[in-house]
Amino acid sequence: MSALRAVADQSHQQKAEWLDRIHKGDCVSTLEKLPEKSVDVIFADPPYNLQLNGDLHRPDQSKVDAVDDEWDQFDSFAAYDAFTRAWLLAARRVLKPNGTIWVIGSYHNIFRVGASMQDLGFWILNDVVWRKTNPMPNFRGRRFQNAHETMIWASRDQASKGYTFNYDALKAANDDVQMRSDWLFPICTGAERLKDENGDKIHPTQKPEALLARIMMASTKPGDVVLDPFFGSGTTGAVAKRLGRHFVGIEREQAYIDAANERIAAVKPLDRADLAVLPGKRAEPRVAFVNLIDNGIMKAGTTLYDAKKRWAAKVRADGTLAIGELAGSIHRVGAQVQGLEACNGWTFWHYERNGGLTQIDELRRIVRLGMERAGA
Amino acid sequence: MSALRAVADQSHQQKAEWLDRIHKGDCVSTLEKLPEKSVDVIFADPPYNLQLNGDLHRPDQSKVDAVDDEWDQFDSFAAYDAFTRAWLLAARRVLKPNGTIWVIGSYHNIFRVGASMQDLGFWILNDVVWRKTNPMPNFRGRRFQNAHETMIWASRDQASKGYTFNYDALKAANDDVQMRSDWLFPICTGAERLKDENGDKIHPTQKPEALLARIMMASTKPGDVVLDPFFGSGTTGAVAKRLGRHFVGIEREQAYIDAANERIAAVKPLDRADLAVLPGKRAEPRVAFVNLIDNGIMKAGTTLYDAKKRWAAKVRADGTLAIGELAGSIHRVGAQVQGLEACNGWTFWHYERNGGLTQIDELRRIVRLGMERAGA
DNA sequence: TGTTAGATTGAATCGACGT
DNA sequence: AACGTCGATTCAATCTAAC
Repeated sequence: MSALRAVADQSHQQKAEWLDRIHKGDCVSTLEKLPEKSVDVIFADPPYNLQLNGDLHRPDQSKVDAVDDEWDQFDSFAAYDAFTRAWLLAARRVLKPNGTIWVIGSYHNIFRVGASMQDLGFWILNDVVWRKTNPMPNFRGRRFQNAHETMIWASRDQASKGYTFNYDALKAANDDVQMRSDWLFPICTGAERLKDENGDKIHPTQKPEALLARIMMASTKPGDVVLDPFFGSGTTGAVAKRLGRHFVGIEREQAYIDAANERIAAVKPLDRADLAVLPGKRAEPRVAFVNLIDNGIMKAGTTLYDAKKRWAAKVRADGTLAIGELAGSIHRVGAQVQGLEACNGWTFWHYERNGGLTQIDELRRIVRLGMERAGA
Repeated sequence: MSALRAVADQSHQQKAEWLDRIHKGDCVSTLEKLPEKSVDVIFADPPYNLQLNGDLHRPDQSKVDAVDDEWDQFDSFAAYDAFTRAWLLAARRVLKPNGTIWVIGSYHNIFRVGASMQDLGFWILNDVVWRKTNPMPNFRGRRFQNAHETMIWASRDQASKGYTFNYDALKAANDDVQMRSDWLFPICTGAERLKDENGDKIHPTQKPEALLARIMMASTKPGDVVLDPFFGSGTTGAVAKRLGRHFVGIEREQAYIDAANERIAAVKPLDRADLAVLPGKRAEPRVAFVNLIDNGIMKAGTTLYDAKKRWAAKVRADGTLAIGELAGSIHRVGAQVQGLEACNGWTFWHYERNGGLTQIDELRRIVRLGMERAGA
């Protein structure tokens, strides 16, 4: 039976009462009340078990609004693992034999979740990285900016070969190359972010609709049932309704349920004809000076000059530029030698080639060509 | 002692015999022969073939059977976990208290490895994604193109705060924005890829040197010791030698050892000057405000202002600042008047000069210059 | 009404040092 | 070991207020 026939059939028959609504209650016990093997895809955004100590302040001394909610507190790794295995088992029961599950997390929890999924027999198909265009910075300068989250996509078990993967549609939407395992999306802000009457965010970790849309376009067909056992602000439901999929939400907190119901009621489903393809977003690849060294196009120890050879600076292995004691980025050093506040190092600095001088910006163009292929 | 002094010292004293060479043998038992707390950074690229071929061994050297039913699958996961815990524990013993460890893997093994690391007390600092510009395509069209691998960067334990992270150098190399957790590099191909006389690749998973260079530039200083317990084709050794770091390799197979030794012998180290790491402000010597008064650069009784002249405070002879009854350090008083918890008095307070206002931090720079000349 | 400078904010496991 | 003090630290986007 074709996907479109399935949609038509479903609309003519009695819809199950547990579909397209939010079930209030504990995740595990509510899952146990749902019929087994009834769900095509599960999207789960479980608590991350962040282990935060004191407060964190920005350089301007404002306080970071941390995720310190009661639902994210666990006594130990063992307690978190027990919680994880319980909801994964309950979720597995309601999943169709050819269904798949998506779980999103950060380095705080995703390794534990992934190991538990493997232990319970789920068969990992991909791990997919959500790269954030606008992540929160690292304020103390003690780590890399945490700029991504990880999603695990798995089938019910190794033998499940009949899962849905809309390979050709994804490829067509991705400029006719295969969809990769690293996706670029902004975090959820602006008009999409649910706010209360005071302008405060309703849910601390609302996911962007574009992320859920990509997931559903990849791994579901119109009319499929998508279950979200940690429904929160209801992104899964809103996107499912818009894309002509059924949703099932499970959520404990009434405030989230109310907000999600209101949100979903306002969603207008797309026409069936528009459900075919959803184009992906491309970003201008940003090239940093260090990428020239990474690619071997620029070597540590190379001397750079300004256009009139008034200054000479050496490239160091760490990707900085140095003139004697003066060292820093290509931009800082360019500004310093000229006594200016700012300087575009890409156009200011040159390297020797064929007896003449060439802007290093020329090398950036070469690297950018290579990065574009990767959809940087 | 500065990083450069440390390098110089090390080169003059007797180098330990276990440095800068490949130790042949099993990973765990060889690690147990190395001195404890002797290694600054570990880079580990452990095997992740759960049941694909036969080179996964239990800690007791018995072979894990290649199996595919569910029970044996769990059995092989358990064996892999035991193997993982064994080498992680042995690695932890040789790691300095402020050392860090990098482990790279794919979705087949990285979740198990990450969970084991947390269980053993390693404290995850970041997970870092290596995005491949040129990943292998997915041939069956049943999954997303697997276009990345995951690295876990962790300190020895939660209390280890003194680990090396060259934040300022990375930021300067990255066009003056902080380095993110997603890195873009090509896979190892072309001239860099080791081949045998038949043109076949010598090692199946040779890592690109640019990846290791980024890791070492981020988390080591010149002269540090970098250990690789799964040395393989020796990328870690080649990059360490080029970047003025010591390496320790452990490898079982003689063919890999031979190839790696030949490879490393051909590496030419960079000049020491090109290896300097851009220091941050934290590396600058501390200056107490009272030193300005001691040096006569600042006189008791001087009035200081914030940038907008909203507050005026008087310098007292003991190096404190006072506004009426309110008195304390330049930092405390700056924080108090703004109603904040903290404040950097050096950048907050200004003095009058030539009719305008100048940060007192300018005077600190003068004092530091004097300290440098005195060889302090 | 349009433009621009300034303020706000996002899943955060975010010191060092001397007493 | 616990505690107090010094003082270092942010990117992209949206929202608001001033001009």
